[in-house]
Amino acid sequence: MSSADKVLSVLALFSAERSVWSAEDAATQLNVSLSTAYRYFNSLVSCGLLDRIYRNHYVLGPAIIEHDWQIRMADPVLAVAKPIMLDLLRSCDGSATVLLCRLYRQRVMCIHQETNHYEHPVSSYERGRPRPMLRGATSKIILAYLPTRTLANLWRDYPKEIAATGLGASFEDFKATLKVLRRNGFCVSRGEVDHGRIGIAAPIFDAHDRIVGSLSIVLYSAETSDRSINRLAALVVAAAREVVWTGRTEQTAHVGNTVEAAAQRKAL
Amino acid sequence: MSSADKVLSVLALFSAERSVWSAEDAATQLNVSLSTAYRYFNSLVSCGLLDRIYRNHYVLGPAIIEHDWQIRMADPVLAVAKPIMLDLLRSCDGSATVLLCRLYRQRVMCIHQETNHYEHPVSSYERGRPRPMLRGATSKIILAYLPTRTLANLWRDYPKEIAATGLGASFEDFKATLKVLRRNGFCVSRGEVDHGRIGIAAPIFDAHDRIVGSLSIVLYSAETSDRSINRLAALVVAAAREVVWTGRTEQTAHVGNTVEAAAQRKAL
DNA sequence: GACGAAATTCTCATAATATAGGAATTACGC
DNA sequence: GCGTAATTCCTATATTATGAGAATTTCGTC
Repeated sequence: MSSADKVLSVLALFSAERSVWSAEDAATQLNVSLSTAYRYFNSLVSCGLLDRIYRNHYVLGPAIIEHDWQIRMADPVLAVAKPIMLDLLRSCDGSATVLLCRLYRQRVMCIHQETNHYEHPVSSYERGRPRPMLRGATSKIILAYLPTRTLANLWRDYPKEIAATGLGASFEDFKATLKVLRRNGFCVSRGEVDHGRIGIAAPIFDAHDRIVGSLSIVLYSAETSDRSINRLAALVVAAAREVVWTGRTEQTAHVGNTVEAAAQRKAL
Repeated sequence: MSSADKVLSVLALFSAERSVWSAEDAATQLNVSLSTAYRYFNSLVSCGLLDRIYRNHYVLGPAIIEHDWQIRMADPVLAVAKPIMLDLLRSCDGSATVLLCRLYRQRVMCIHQETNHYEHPVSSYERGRPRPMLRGATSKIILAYLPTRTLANLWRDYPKEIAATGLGASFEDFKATLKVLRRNGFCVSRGEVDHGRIGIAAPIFDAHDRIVGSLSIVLYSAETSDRSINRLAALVVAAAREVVWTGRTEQTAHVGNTVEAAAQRKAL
Protein backbone atom coordinates (compact mmCIF):
# COMPACT_ATOMS: atom_id res chain seq x y z
CA MET A 1 0.00 0.00 0.00
CA SER A 2 1.52 3.25 -1.14
CA SER A 3 1.44 6.43 0.87
CA ALA A 4 -1.01 7.96 -1.60
CA ASP A 5 -3.33 5.02 -0.99
CA LYS A 6 -3.19 5.77 2.73
CA VAL A 7 -4.14 9.38 2.15
CA LEU A 8 -6.98 8.26 -0.10
CA SER A 9 -8.15 5.77 2.50
CA VAL A 10 -9.02 8.76 4.68
CA LEU A 11 -11.90 9.50 2.34
CA ALA A 12 -13.33 6.06 2.96
CA LEU A 13 -13.77 6.99 6.61
CA PHE A 14 -16.45 9.46 5.62
CA SER A 15 -19.71 7.58 5.28
CA ALA A 16 -23.42 8.04 5.75
CA GLU A 17 -22.95 6.84 9.32
CA ARG A 18 -20.19 9.28 10.13
CA SER A 19 -19.76 12.52 8.24
CA VAL A 20 -17.45 14.36 10.64
CA TRP A 21 -13.95 13.24 11.66
CA SER A 22 -11.25 14.72 13.84
CA ALA A 23 -7.57 14.30 13.11
CA GLU A 24 -7.19 12.30 16.29
CA ASP A 25 -9.99 9.85 15.52
CA ALA A 26 -8.69 9.38 12.01
CA ALA A 27 -5.18 8.73 13.33
CA THR A 28 -6.52 6.04 15.64
CA GLN A 29 -8.66 4.48 12.97
CA LEU A 30 -5.89 4.41 10.37
CA ASN A 31 -3.11 3.44 12.79
CA VAL A 32 -0.93 6.42 12.05
CA SER A 33 0.53 9.11 14.27
CA LEU A 34 -1.31 12.33 14.92
CA SER A 35 1.13 14.38 12.87
CA THR A 36 0.66 12.03 9.95
CA ALA A 37 -3.11 12.34 10.20
CA TYR A 38 -2.77 16.11 10.07
CA ARG A 39 -0.54 15.82 7.03
CA TYR A 40 -3.15 13.63 5.34
CA PHE A 41 -5.96 16.01 6.20
CA ASN A 42 -3.98 19.00 4.96
CA SER A 43 -3.37 17.34 1.61
CA LEU A 44 -7.05 16.59 1.19
CA VAL A 45 -8.19 19.99 2.38
CA SER A 46 -5.83 21.80 0.05
CA CYS A 47 -7.27 19.99 -2.97
CA GLY A 48 -10.82 20.55 -1.72
CA LEU A 49 -11.77 16.92 -1.06
CA LEU A 50 -12.12 17.76 2.63
CA ASP A 51 -13.24 20.91 4.37
CA ARG A 52 -12.45 22.00 7.91
CA ILE A 53 -15.77 23.32 9.13
CA TYR A 54 -14.54 23.93 12.60
CA ARG A 55 -11.58 23.31 14.87
CA ASN A 56 -11.14 19.55 14.83
CA HIS A 57 -14.14 18.97 12.56
CA TYR A 58 -13.39 17.80 9.05
CA VAL A 59 -16.08 16.99 6.48
CA LEU A 60 -16.15 16.08 2.80
CA GLY A 61 -15.28 19.14 0.75
CA PRO A 62 -16.37 21.31 -2.16
CA ALA A 63 -14.28 19.51 -4.78
CA ILE A 64 -16.63 16.55 -4.45
CA ILE A 65 -19.69 18.68 -5.07
CA GLU A 66 -18.10 20.33 -8.07
CA HIS A 67 -16.78 17.09 -9.52
CA ASP A 68 -20.19 15.51 -9.23
CA TRP A 69 -21.57 18.38 -11.27
CA GLN A 70 -18.85 17.79 -13.85
CA ILE A 71 -19.80 14.13 -14.04
CA ARG A 72 -23.47 15.01 -14.56
CA MET A 73 -22.58 17.52 -17.28
CA ALA A 74 -20.38 15.13 -19.20
CA ASP A 75 -22.42 11.97 -18.78
CA PRO A 76 -23.84 10.94 -22.16
CA VAL A 77 -26.04 8.27 -20.60
CA LEU A 78 -27.73 10.81 -18.37
CA ALA A 79 -28.37 13.07 -21.33
CA VAL A 80 -30.03 10.24 -23.25
CA ALA A 81 -31.91 8.86 -20.28
CA LYS A 82 -33.45 12.03 -18.83
CA PRO A 83 -36.09 12.66 -21.52
CA ILE A 84 -36.85 8.95 -21.68
CA MET A 85 -37.39 8.89 -17.92
CA LEU A 86 -39.69 11.92 -18.07
CA ASP A 87 -41.72 10.24 -20.81
CA LEU A 88 -42.00 7.12 -18.73
CA LEU A 89 -43.12 9.14 -15.74
CA ARG A 90 -45.90 10.71 -17.82
CA SER A 91 -47.20 7.22 -18.53
CA CYS A 92 -47.79 6.63 -14.83
CA ASP A 93 -51.22 7.45 -13.46
CA GLY A 94 -50.64 7.97 -9.75
CA SER A 95 -47.58 8.92 -7.70
CA ALA A 96 -44.45 7.49 -9.22
CA THR A 97 -40.69 7.79 -9.24
CA VAL A 98 -38.42 6.65 -12.05
CA LEU A 99 -34.88 5.56 -11.20
CA LEU A 100 -31.79 5.15 -13.32
CA CYS A 101 -29.28 2.93 -11.56
CA ARG A 102 -25.84 1.82 -12.45
CA LEU A 103 -23.61 -1.11 -11.65
CA TYR A 104 -20.16 -0.20 -10.34
CA ARG A 105 -17.97 -3.21 -9.65
CA GLN A 106 -20.26 -5.20 -7.38
CA ARG A 107 -22.50 -2.38 -6.28
CA VAL A 108 -25.66 -0.79 -7.62
CA MET A 109 -26.00 2.96 -7.27
CA CYS A 110 -28.76 5.36 -8.14
CA ILE A 111 -27.63 7.82 -10.82
CA HIS A 112 -30.76 9.82 -11.49
CA GLN A 113 -34.31 10.15 -10.26
CA GLU A 114 -37.39 11.70 -11.87
CA THR A 115 -40.54 12.00 -9.84
CA ASN A 116 -44.00 13.53 -10.04
CA HIS A 117 -44.18 14.03 -6.28
CA TYR A 118 -41.45 16.60 -5.88
CA GLU A 119 -41.62 17.24 -2.18
CA HIS A 120 -42.04 13.61 -1.16
CA PRO A 121 -40.76 11.29 -3.88
CA VAL A 122 -42.13 7.76 -3.81
CA SER A 123 -38.56 6.48 -3.51
CA SER A 124 -35.81 8.02 -1.41
CA TYR A 125 -33.14 6.70 -3.74
CA GLU A 126 -31.56 9.87 -4.99
CA ARG A 127 -28.40 10.13 -7.07
CA GLY A 128 -25.45 8.65 -5.25
CA ARG A 129 -27.35 6.46 -2.85
CA PRO A 130 -26.16 2.88 -2.98
CA ARG A 131 -28.87 0.26 -3.27
CA PRO A 132 -28.97 -3.14 -1.61
CA MET A 133 -27.45 -5.58 -4.07
CA LEU A 134 -29.79 -8.49 -3.41
CA ARG A 135 -33.16 -6.84 -2.82
CA GLY A 136 -35.50 -4.87 -5.01
CA ALA A 137 -36.33 -5.15 -8.70
CA THR A 138 -33.71 -2.53 -9.59
CA SER A 139 -30.84 -4.67 -8.37
CA LYS A 140 -32.27 -8.10 -9.13
CA ILE A 141 -32.71 -7.43 -12.81
CA ILE A 142 -29.03 -6.47 -12.89
CA LEU A 143 -28.04 -9.64 -11.02
CA ALA A 144 -29.94 -11.63 -13.61
CA TYR A 145 -27.53 -10.63 -16.35
CA LEU A 146 -24.23 -10.78 -14.48
CA PRO A 147 -21.61 -13.19 -15.84
CA THR A 148 -21.54 -16.55 -14.06
CA ARG A 149 -18.15 -15.85 -12.55
CA THR A 150 -19.43 -12.74 -10.80
CA LEU A 151 -22.46 -14.66 -9.55
CA ALA A 152 -20.19 -17.39 -8.22
CA ASN A 153 -18.25 -14.80 -6.24
CA LEU A 154 -21.48 -13.40 -4.84
CA TRP A 155 -22.65 -16.84 -3.85
CA ARG A 156 -19.29 -17.55 -2.21
CA ASP A 157 -19.43 -14.28 -0.21
CA TYR A 158 -23.13 -14.09 0.68
CA PRO A 159 -24.82 -17.52 0.50
CA LYS A 160 -26.97 -16.83 3.58
CA GLU A 161 -28.17 -13.45 2.40
CA ILE A 162 -29.05 -14.86 -1.01
CA ALA A 163 -31.04 -17.68 0.53
CA ALA A 164 -32.73 -15.28 2.96
CA THR A 165 -33.99 -13.06 0.16
CA GLY A 166 -35.50 -16.07 -1.58
CA LEU A 167 -33.16 -15.97 -4.53
CA GLY A 168 -32.14 -19.57 -4.05
CA ALA A 169 -31.03 -22.09 -1.43
CA SER A 170 -28.24 -23.47 -3.60
CA PHE A 171 -26.09 -21.95 -6.31
CA GLU A 172 -28.12 -23.93 -8.86
CA ASP A 173 -31.37 -22.52 -7.42
CA PHE A 174 -29.88 -19.05 -7.52
CA LYS A 175 -28.95 -19.39 -11.19
CA ALA A 176 -32.37 -20.84 -12.00
CA THR A 177 -34.15 -17.91 -10.34
CA LEU A 178 -32.09 -15.49 -12.38
CA LYS A 179 -32.73 -17.43 -15.55
CA VAL A 180 -36.45 -16.88 -15.09
CA LEU A 181 -35.85 -13.16 -14.70
CA ARG A 182 -33.81 -13.13 -17.90
CA ARG A 183 -36.59 -14.89 -19.76
CA ASN A 184 -39.13 -12.31 -18.54
CA GLY A 185 -36.81 -9.45 -19.42
CA PHE A 186 -37.98 -7.46 -16.39
CA CYS A 187 -38.44 -7.77 -12.64
CA VAL A 188 -41.25 -6.80 -10.30
CA SER A 189 -40.72 -6.60 -6.53
CA ARG A 190 -43.07 -5.76 -3.66
CA GLY A 191 -41.91 -4.10 -0.49
CA GLU A 192 -38.39 -5.54 -0.67
CA VAL A 193 -36.65 -2.22 -0.23
CA ASP A 194 -39.32 0.14 1.09
CA HIS A 195 -42.61 -0.82 2.70
CA GLY A 196 -45.71 -0.46 0.56
CA ARG A 197 -43.76 0.14 -2.64
CA ILE A 198 -43.67 -1.77 -5.87
CA GLY A 199 -40.63 -1.75 -8.13
CA ILE A 200 -40.64 -2.55 -11.83
CA ALA A 201 -37.22 -2.76 -13.46
CA ALA A 202 -35.67 -3.51 -16.84
CA PRO A 203 -32.00 -4.01 -17.75
CA ILE A 204 -29.74 -1.58 -19.57
CA PHE A 205 -26.83 -2.89 -21.63
CA ASP A 206 -23.76 -1.33 -23.19
CA ALA A 207 -22.65 -1.60 -26.80
CA HIS A 208 -21.15 -5.03 -26.09
CA ASP A 209 -24.37 -6.31 -24.48
CA ARG A 210 -22.89 -6.31 -21.01
CA ILE A 211 -25.25 -5.37 -18.20
CA VAL A 212 -24.45 -1.88 -16.91
CA GLY A 213 -27.56 -0.75 -15.10
CA SER A 214 -31.31 -0.69 -14.89
CA LEU A 215 -34.28 1.57 -15.32
CA SER A 216 -37.11 1.24 -12.83
CA ILE A 217 -40.43 2.65 -11.71
CA VAL A 218 -41.34 2.81 -8.04
CA LEU A 219 -45.05 3.01 -7.16
CA TYR A 220 -47.26 2.80 -4.10
CA SER A 221 -48.63 -0.73 -4.04
CA ALA A 222 -51.94 0.54 -2.62
CA GLU A 223 -52.48 2.64 -5.73
CA THR A 224 -51.41 0.05 -8.27
CA SER A 225 -53.34 -2.75 -9.95
CA ASP A 226 -51.83 -5.88 -11.46
CA ARG A 227 -53.15 -4.72 -14.77
CA SER A 228 -51.19 -1.45 -14.74
CA ILE A 229 -48.08 -3.30 -13.56
CA ASN A 230 -48.11 -5.32 -16.75
CA ARG A 231 -48.68 -2.25 -18.87
CA LEU A 232 -45.86 -0.34 -17.15
CA ALA A 233 -43.46 -3.29 -17.29
CA ALA A 234 -43.71 -3.26 -21.06
CA LEU A 235 -43.04 0.47 -21.09
CA VAL A 236 -40.04 0.17 -18.79
CA VAL A 237 -38.54 -2.56 -20.94
CA ALA A 238 -38.98 -0.43 -24.06
CA ALA A 239 -37.55 2.66 -22.37
CA ALA A 240 -34.55 0.77 -21.02
CA ARG A 241 -33.82 -0.53 -24.49
CA GLU A 242 -33.62 3.05 -25.73
CA VAL A 243 -30.91 3.84 -23.20
CA VAL A 244 -27.80 2.37 -24.75
CA TRP A 245 -24.84 2.83 -22.49
CA THR A 246 -22.23 4.29 -24.79
CA GLY A 247 -19.26 5.04 -22.62
CA ARG A 248 -17.17 5.76 -25.63
CA THR A 249 -19.20 8.68 -26.89
CA GLU A 250 -18.05 10.46 -23.78
CA GLN A 251 -15.34 11.89 -26.01
CA THR A 252 -17.88 13.59 -28.25
CA ALA A 253 -19.79 14.75 -25.21
CA HIS A 254 -16.79 16.59 -23.93
CA VAL A 255 -16.17 18.20 -27.30
CA GLY A 256 -19.76 19.35 -27.31
CA ASN A 257 -19.32 20.97 -23.93
CA THR A 258 -16.20 22.87 -24.86
CA VAL A 259 -17.73 26.13 -26.08
CA GLU A 260 -19.89 26.64 -23.05
CA ALA A 261 -17.10 25.52 -20.78
CA ALA A 262 -14.54 27.85 -22.31
CA ALA A 263 -16.97 30.72 -21.86
CA GLN A 264 -17.28 29.78 -18.24
CA ARG A 265 -13.57 29.64 -17.66
CA LYS A 266 -13.39 33.34 -18.44
CA ALA A 267 -16.33 33.98 -16.20
CA LEU A 268 -14.74 35.26 -13.02
CA MET B 1 4.86 18.78 -2.72
CA SER B 2 4.35 15.30 -1.36
CA SER B 3 3.70 12.28 -3.50
CA ALA B 4 0.13 12.11 -2.28
CA ASP B 5 -0.38 15.69 -3.45
CA LYS B 6 0.79 14.66 -6.89
CA VAL B 7 -1.73 11.85 -7.01
CA LEU B 8 -4.45 14.22 -5.87
CA SER B 9 -3.43 16.75 -8.50
CA VAL B 10 -4.60 14.23 -11.08
CA LEU B 11 -8.17 14.98 -10.04
CA ALA B 12 -7.70 18.65 -10.84
CA LEU B 13 -7.12 17.68 -14.47
CA PHE B 14 -10.75 16.66 -14.73
CA SER B 15 -12.80 19.75 -15.47
CA ALA B 16 -15.92 20.82 -17.28
CA GLU B 17 -13.72 21.42 -20.33
CA ARG B 18 -12.14 18.00 -20.26
CA SER B 19 -13.82 15.05 -18.64
CA VAL B 20 -11.77 12.22 -20.18
CA TRP B 21 -8.03 11.69 -19.76
CA SER B 22 -5.61 9.04 -20.91
CA ALA B 23 -2.63 7.94 -18.85
CA GLU B 24 -0.34 9.33 -21.50
CA ASP B 25 -1.92 12.79 -21.59
CA ALA B 26 -1.93 12.95 -17.81
CA ALA B 27 1.75 11.96 -17.70
CA THR B 28 2.59 14.76 -20.11
CA GLN B 29 0.49 17.30 -18.29
CA LEU B 30 1.88 16.40 -14.85
CA ASN B 31 5.48 15.92 -15.99
CA VAL B 32 5.76 12.37 -14.75
CA SER B 33 6.69 9.15 -16.50
CA LEU B 34 4.04 6.96 -18.07
CA SER B 35 4.46 4.24 -15.47
CA THR B 36 3.98 6.79 -12.71
CA ALA B 37 0.82 8.08 -14.35
CA TYR B 38 -0.54 4.53 -14.43
CA ARG B 39 0.35 4.11 -10.79
CA TYR B 40 -1.54 7.32 -9.96
CA PHE B 41 -4.55 6.27 -12.00
CA ASN B 42 -4.63 2.86 -10.39
CA SER B 43 -4.64 4.36 -6.91
CA LEU B 44 -7.53 6.63 -7.79
CA VAL B 45 -9.46 3.92 -9.60
CA SER B 46 -9.11 1.50 -6.72
CA CYS B 47 -10.66 3.97 -4.31
CA GLY B 48 -13.38 4.88 -6.82
CA LEU B 49 -12.41 8.49 -7.46
CA LEU B 50 -11.70 7.57 -11.08
CA ASP B 51 -13.32 5.05 -13.37
CA ARG B 52 -11.82 3.44 -16.47
CA ILE B 53 -14.69 3.55 -18.92
CA TYR B 54 -12.66 2.19 -21.75
CA ARG B 55 -9.12 1.33 -22.71
CA ASN B 56 -7.19 4.56 -22.20
CA HIS B 57 -10.26 6.51 -21.13
CA TYR B 58 -10.44 7.55 -17.50
CA VAL B 59 -13.27 9.62 -16.04
CA LEU B 60 -14.29 10.76 -12.57
CA GLY B 61 -15.60 7.79 -10.63
CA PRO B 62 -18.46 6.53 -8.49
CA ALA B 63 -16.94 7.51 -5.15
CA ILE B 64 -17.54 11.14 -6.06
CA ILE B 65 -21.20 10.52 -6.78
CA GLU B 66 -21.66 8.62 -3.56
CA HIS B 67 -19.74 11.13 -1.45
CA ASP B 68 -21.83 13.95 -2.85
CA TRP B 69 -24.91 12.10 -1.70
CA GLN B 70 -23.35 11.71 1.74
CA ILE B 71 -22.68 15.44 1.87
CA ARG B 72 -26.30 16.20 0.93
CA MET B 73 -27.59 13.79 3.57
CA ALA B 74 -25.44 15.21 6.36
CA ASP B 75 -25.68 18.90 5.47
CA PRO B 76 -27.70 20.67 8.18
CA VAL B 77 -27.84 23.88 6.15
CA LEU B 78 -29.48 22.10 3.25
CA ALA B 79 -32.03 20.56 5.58
CA VAL B 80 -32.94 23.96 6.99
CA ALA B 81 -32.85 25.75 3.66
CA LYS B 82 -34.93 23.40 1.50
CA PRO B 83 -38.37 24.13 2.98
CA ILE B 84 -37.52 27.82 3.16
CA MET B 85 -36.58 27.79 -0.52
CA LEU B 86 -39.80 26.02 -1.46
CA ASP B 87 -41.80 28.60 0.48
CA LEU B 88 -39.98 31.38 -1.29
CA LEU B 89 -40.67 29.75 -4.64
CA ARG B 90 -44.40 29.68 -3.87
CA SER B 91 -44.30 33.43 -3.38
CA CYS B 92 -43.19 33.91 -6.98
CA ASP B 93 -45.91 34.47 -9.56
CA GLY B 94 -44.26 33.47 -12.85
CA SER B 95 -41.37 31.16 -13.72
CA ALA B 96 -38.71 31.29 -11.05
CA THR B 97 -35.72 29.46 -9.67
CA VAL B 98 -34.38 29.77 -6.14
CA LEU B 99 -30.66 29.23 -5.56
CA LEU B 100 -28.69 28.48 -2.42
CA CYS B 101 -25.03 29.32 -2.96
CA ARG B 102 -22.03 28.97 -0.79
CA LEU B 103 -18.66 30.64 -0.48
CA TYR B 104 -15.68 28.26 -0.51
CA ARG B 105 -12.35 30.03 -0.09
CA GLN B 106 -12.60 32.61 -2.85
CA ARG B 107 -15.25 30.89 -4.93
CA VAL B 108 -19.02 30.86 -4.98
CA MET B 109 -20.72 27.58 -5.74
CA CYS B 110 -24.35 26.61 -6.14
CA ILE B 111 -25.41 24.14 -3.44
CA HIS B 112 -29.09 23.68 -4.14
CA GLN B 113 -31.75 24.74 -6.59
CA GLU B 114 -35.53 24.75 -6.36
CA THR B 115 -37.55 25.63 -9.42
CA ASN B 116 -41.14 25.69 -10.62
CA HIS B 117 -40.12 24.99 -14.24
CA TYR B 118 -38.74 21.50 -13.83
CA GLU B 119 -37.80 20.70 -17.38
CA HIS B 120 -36.28 24.07 -18.16
CA PRO B 121 -35.25 25.86 -14.96
CA VAL B 122 -34.91 29.62 -15.23
CA SER B 123 -31.30 29.28 -14.11
CA SER B 124 -28.86 26.59 -15.19
CA TYR B 125 -26.95 26.85 -11.93
CA GLU B 126 -27.41 23.42 -10.46
CA ARG B 127 -25.62 22.06 -7.40
CA GLY B 128 -21.89 22.04 -7.89
CA ARG B 129 -21.70 24.59 -10.63
CA PRO B 130 -19.25 27.36 -9.78
CA ARG B 131 -20.56 30.89 -10.29
CA PRO B 132 -18.63 33.86 -11.58
CA MET B 133 -17.25 35.67 -8.54
CA LEU B 134 -17.76 39.22 -9.77
CA ARG B 135 -21.03 39.08 -11.69
CA GLY B 136 -24.62 38.42 -10.67
CA ALA B 137 -26.52 39.33 -7.53
CA THR B 138 -25.75 35.94 -5.97
CA SER B 139 -22.01 36.60 -5.86
CA LYS B 140 -22.07 40.38 -5.41
CA ILE B 141 -24.06 40.23 -2.19
CA ILE B 142 -21.41 37.84 -0.87
CA LEU B 143 -18.59 40.14 -1.97
CA ALA B 144 -20.31 42.95 -0.10
CA TYR B 145 -19.71 41.28 3.24
CA LEU B 146 -16.21 39.89 2.72
CA PRO B 147 -13.53 41.12 5.13
CA THR B 148 -11.42 43.98 3.77
CA ARG B 149 -8.32 41.83 3.56
CA THR B 150 -10.04 39.40 1.21
CA LEU B 151 -11.32 42.28 -0.89
CA ALA B 152 -7.82 43.72 -1.09
CA ASN B 153 -6.56 40.39 -2.42
CA LEU B 154 -9.32 40.34 -5.01
CA TRP B 155 -8.50 43.89 -6.07
CA ARG B 156 -4.81 43.00 -6.32
CA ASP B 157 -5.56 39.94 -8.48
CA TYR B 158 -8.39 41.22 -10.68
CA PRO B 159 -8.45 45.04 -10.86
CA LYS B 160 -9.41 45.07 -14.55
CA GLU B 161 -12.24 42.60 -14.16
CA ILE B 162 -13.65 44.49 -11.20
CA ALA B 163 -13.57 47.76 -13.13
CA ALA B 164 -15.09 46.10 -16.20
CA THR B 165 -18.07 44.81 -14.24
CA GLY B 166 -18.74 48.31 -12.93
CA LEU B 167 -17.90 47.48 -9.33
CA GLY B 168 -15.39 50.30 -9.12
CA ALA B 169 -12.46 51.90 -10.93
CA SER B 170 -10.36 52.18 -7.79
CA PHE B 171 -10.17 50.14 -4.61
CA GLU B 172 -11.97 52.98 -2.82
CA ASP B 173 -14.74 52.93 -5.46
CA PHE B 174 -14.96 49.17 -5.10
CA LYS B 175 -15.39 49.39 -1.35
CA ALA B 176 -17.93 52.20 -1.71
CA THR B 177 -20.03 50.13 -4.15
CA LEU B 178 -20.06 47.24 -1.70
CA LYS B 179 -20.94 49.52 1.19
CA VAL B 180 -24.11 50.54 -0.66
CA LEU B 181 -25.00 46.87 -1.11
CA ARG B 182 -24.48 46.26 2.59
CA ARG B 183 -26.74 49.18 3.44
CA ASN B 184 -29.48 47.77 1.17
CA GLY B 185 -29.06 44.30 2.61
CA PHE B 186 -29.75 42.72 -0.79
CA CYS B 187 -28.64 42.91 -4.40
CA VAL B 188 -30.54 42.98 -7.70
CA SER B 189 -28.80 42.28 -11.00
CA ARG B 190 -30.06 42.24 -14.60
CA GLY B 191 -28.60 40.02 -17.27
CA GLU B 192 -25.15 39.88 -15.70
CA VAL B 193 -24.91 36.11 -15.74
CA ASP B 194 -27.64 34.97 -18.13
CA HIS B 195 -29.40 37.07 -20.74
CA GLY B 196 -32.91 38.21 -19.93
CA ARG B 197 -32.69 37.12 -16.30
CA ILE B 198 -33.01 39.08 -13.10
CA GLY B 199 -31.32 37.98 -9.89
CA ILE B 200 -32.34 39.01 -6.39
CA ALA B 201 -29.98 37.92 -3.63
CA ALA B 202 -29.62 38.23 0.13
CA PRO B 203 -26.68 37.24 2.35
CA ILE B 204 -26.47 34.24 4.66
CA PHE B 205 -24.24 34.40 7.75
CA ASP B 206 -22.89 31.85 10.18
CA ALA B 207 -23.17 31.93 13.96
CA HIS B 208 -20.25 34.38 14.13
CA ASP B 209 -21.82 36.73 11.55
CA ARG B 210 -19.32 35.83 8.89
CA ILE B 211 -20.66 35.73 5.36
CA VAL B 212 -20.95 32.12 4.16
CA GLY B 213 -23.36 32.24 1.25
CA SER B 214 -26.44 33.70 -0.32
CA LEU B 215 -29.99 32.93 -1.19
CA SER B 216 -31.33 34.20 -4.49
CA ILE B 217 -34.27 34.20 -6.86
CA VAL B 218 -33.76 34.13 -10.60
CA LEU B 219 -36.61 35.41 -12.80
CA TYR B 220 -37.25 36.27 -16.43
CA SER B 221 -36.91 40.03 -16.70
CA ALA B 222 -39.69 40.15 -19.33
CA GLU B 223 -42.13 38.70 -16.81
CA THR B 224 -41.09 40.83 -13.86
CA SER B 225 -42.19 44.30 -12.75
CA ASP B 226 -40.15 46.62 -10.54
CA ARG B 227 -42.93 46.37 -8.06
CA SER B 228 -42.67 42.62 -7.65
CA ILE B 229 -38.88 42.90 -7.44
CA ASN B 230 -39.22 44.99 -4.32
CA ARG B 231 -41.73 42.64 -2.83
CA LEU B 232 -39.55 39.60 -3.56
CA ALA B 233 -36.38 41.28 -2.31
CA ALA B 234 -37.97 41.67 1.10
CA LEU B 235 -38.97 38.01 1.05
CA VAL B 236 -35.49 36.86 0.05
CA VAL B 237 -33.91 38.89 2.82
CA ALA B 238 -36.29 37.40 5.36
CA ALA B 239 -35.76 33.87 4.05
CA ALA B 240 -31.97 34.23 4.07
CA ARG B 241 -32.10 35.40 7.66
CA GLU B 242 -33.86 32.16 8.57
CA VAL B 243 -30.99 30.12 7.17
CA VAL B 244 -28.35 30.30 9.85
CA TRP B 245 -25.25 28.49 8.81
CA THR B 246 -24.48 26.27 11.77
CA GLY B 247 -21.50 24.19 10.81
CA ARG B 248 -21.20 22.89 14.33
CA THR B 249 -24.57 21.22 14.45
CA GLU B 250 -23.21 18.89 11.81
CA GLN B 251 -22.35 16.65 14.72
CA THR B 252 -25.94 16.36 15.78
CA ALA B 253 -26.95 15.83 12.18
CA HIS B 254 -24.72 12.83 11.92
CA VAL B 255 -26.08 11.38 15.11
CA GLY B 256 -29.58 11.83 13.74
CA ASN B 257 -28.67 9.90 10.64
CA THR B 258 -27.19 6.98 12.44
CA VAL B 259 -30.22 4.77 12.77
CA GLU B 260 -31.18 4.95 9.13
CA ALA B 261 -27.57 4.58 8.12
CA ALA B 262 -26.97 1.54 10.26
CA ALA B 263 -30.03 -0.07 8.75
CA GLN B 264 -28.58 0.60 5.33
CA ARG B 265 -25.22 -0.89 6.18
CA LYS B 266 -26.91 -4.23 6.67
CA ALA B 267 -28.81 -3.78 3.46
CA LEU B 268 -26.86 -5.88 0.98
C1' DG C 1 -10.02 -17.38 -34.07
C1' DA C 2 -5.49 -15.65 -34.62
C1' DC C 3 -2.56 -11.39 -35.65
C1' DG C 4 -0.61 -7.08 -34.48
C1' DA C 5 -0.51 -2.61 -32.44
C1' DA C 6 -1.45 -0.27 -28.46
C1' DA C 7 -2.30 -0.25 -23.59
C1' DT C 8 -0.97 -1.72 -19.22
C1' DT C 9 1.73 -4.01 -15.79
C1' DC C 10 6.06 -5.57 -13.98
C1' DT C 11 10.91 -5.20 -12.40
C1' DC C 12 14.57 -3.03 -10.02
C1' DA C 13 18.33 0.12 -8.62
C1' DT C 14 18.46 4.66 -6.96
C1' DA C 15 16.71 9.00 -5.39
C1' DA C 16 13.34 11.03 -2.76
C1' DT C 17 10.13 11.56 1.04
C1' DA C 18 7.03 9.74 4.62
C1' DT C 19 7.02 8.78 9.31
C1' DA C 20 6.76 9.23 14.56
C1' DG C 21 7.59 11.83 18.50
C1' DG C 22 8.04 15.71 20.75
C1' DA C 23 8.85 20.70 20.90
C1' DA C 24 6.99 25.09 19.40
C1' DT C 25 3.28 27.71 17.98
C1' DT C 26 -1.35 29.05 17.16
C1' DA C 27 -6.39 29.22 17.84
C1' DC C 28 -10.24 29.96 20.54
C1' DG C 29 -13.79 29.34 24.31
C1' DC C 30 -14.17 31.26 28.59
C1' DG D 1 -6.18 38.37 27.98
C1' DC D 2 -5.65 33.21 30.06
C1' DG D 3 -5.25 28.55 29.65
C1' DT D 4 -6.20 24.42 27.30
C1' DA D 5 -6.55 22.06 23.17
C1' DA D 6 -5.53 21.99 18.31
C1' DT D 7 -2.21 22.34 14.90
C1' DT D 8 2.22 22.99 12.83
C1' DC D 9 7.14 22.49 12.84
C1' DC D 10 11.39 19.84 13.26
C1' DT D 11 14.63 16.03 12.39
C1' DA D 12 16.80 11.31 12.02
C1' DT D 13 15.66 7.08 10.16
C1' DA D 14 12.86 3.79 7.69
C1' DT D 15 10.12 3.35 3.84
C1' DT D 16 8.54 4.21 -0.62
C1' DA D 17 8.26 6.61 -5.14
C1' DT D 18 10.37 7.03 -9.47
C1' DG D 19 11.71 6.24 -14.51
C1' DA D 20 13.17 3.22 -18.18
C1' DG D 21 12.44 -0.49 -20.53
C1' DA D 22 11.13 -5.35 -20.75
C1' DA D 23 7.17 -8.43 -20.39
C1' DT D 24 2.46 -9.11 -20.69
C1' DT D 25 -2.26 -8.29 -21.67
C1' DT D 26 -6.05 -6.29 -24.16
C1' DC D 27 -8.87 -5.71 -28.01
C1' DG D 28 -10.00 -4.18 -32.76
C1' DT D 29 -9.54 -6.14 -37.20
C1' DC D 30 -9.16 -9.25 -40.59
